[in-house]
Amino acid sequence: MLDYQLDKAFAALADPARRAIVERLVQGPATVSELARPLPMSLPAAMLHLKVLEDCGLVKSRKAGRVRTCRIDPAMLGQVERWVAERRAMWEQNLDRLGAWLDADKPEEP
Amino acid sequence: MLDYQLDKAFAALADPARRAIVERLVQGPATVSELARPLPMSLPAAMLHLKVLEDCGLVKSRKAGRVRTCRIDPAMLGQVERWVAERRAMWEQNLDRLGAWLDADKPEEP
DNA sequence: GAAATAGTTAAGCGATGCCTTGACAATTTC
DNA sequence: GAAATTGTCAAGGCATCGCTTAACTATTTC
Repeated sequence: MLDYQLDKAFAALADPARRAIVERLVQGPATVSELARPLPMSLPAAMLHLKVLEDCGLVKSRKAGRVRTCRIDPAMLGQVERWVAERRAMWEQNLDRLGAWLDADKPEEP
Repeated sequence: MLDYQLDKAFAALADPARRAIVERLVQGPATVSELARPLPMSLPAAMLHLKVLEDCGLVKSRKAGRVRTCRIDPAMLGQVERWVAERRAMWEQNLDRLGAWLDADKPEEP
């Protein structure tokens, strides 16, 4: 995966309005107005957030008639999850090595 | 946990330089200069990134003499991981419900 | 104690982010 | 076909971000 997509995905999730949209969409698809209604801002502002989410691949949408229906694309959510999970795993592995080194009487590593 | 901390953590991870710092720190502690050296920017710029990481709680540091040593604080990494994992779980649960509804001949829900 | 090392602070600048209002387009509904 | 609904585009304003250079402090080292 391209790194700048991860940039965009993290940046997208950094905004509470956009996390609220995601929070709504994991429950199932919704229209633009449905997503915008609970947000404390104008409809065009909400659409910008939606565009950010779509640009980074977290959300897909299709227009039918005058109504645009949005849904989560779980792939990118998985990428983000994996990046964080992997780093936490690395950190724990490093902690294990440290523990082993402290337990034994100084094997190998100085 | 406070939401604005999650804002800050996601925003922190949105920058490749800051992810590079995290990537280095999950391998173990490092000094400011060690963290800054591989980055394509001045030392003050790198310190700003470090400050962002520290402000959101992803990194802790202590100064001994003239040298500041930085390390990961896994708690916040865990918070971020959990937020994403939970949302993905919700999405899958919703998908399961949809599947069940399609399989059966329309129980309960309209 | 003079010089090198490690980190910090400050000023400044261009780019980006978030939101608003107002105007407009496309589709349904009556 | 007139009116209401749903979504979009555009211009502009203000704040924040990311980086630079220059100057400065604190600690070691020789």
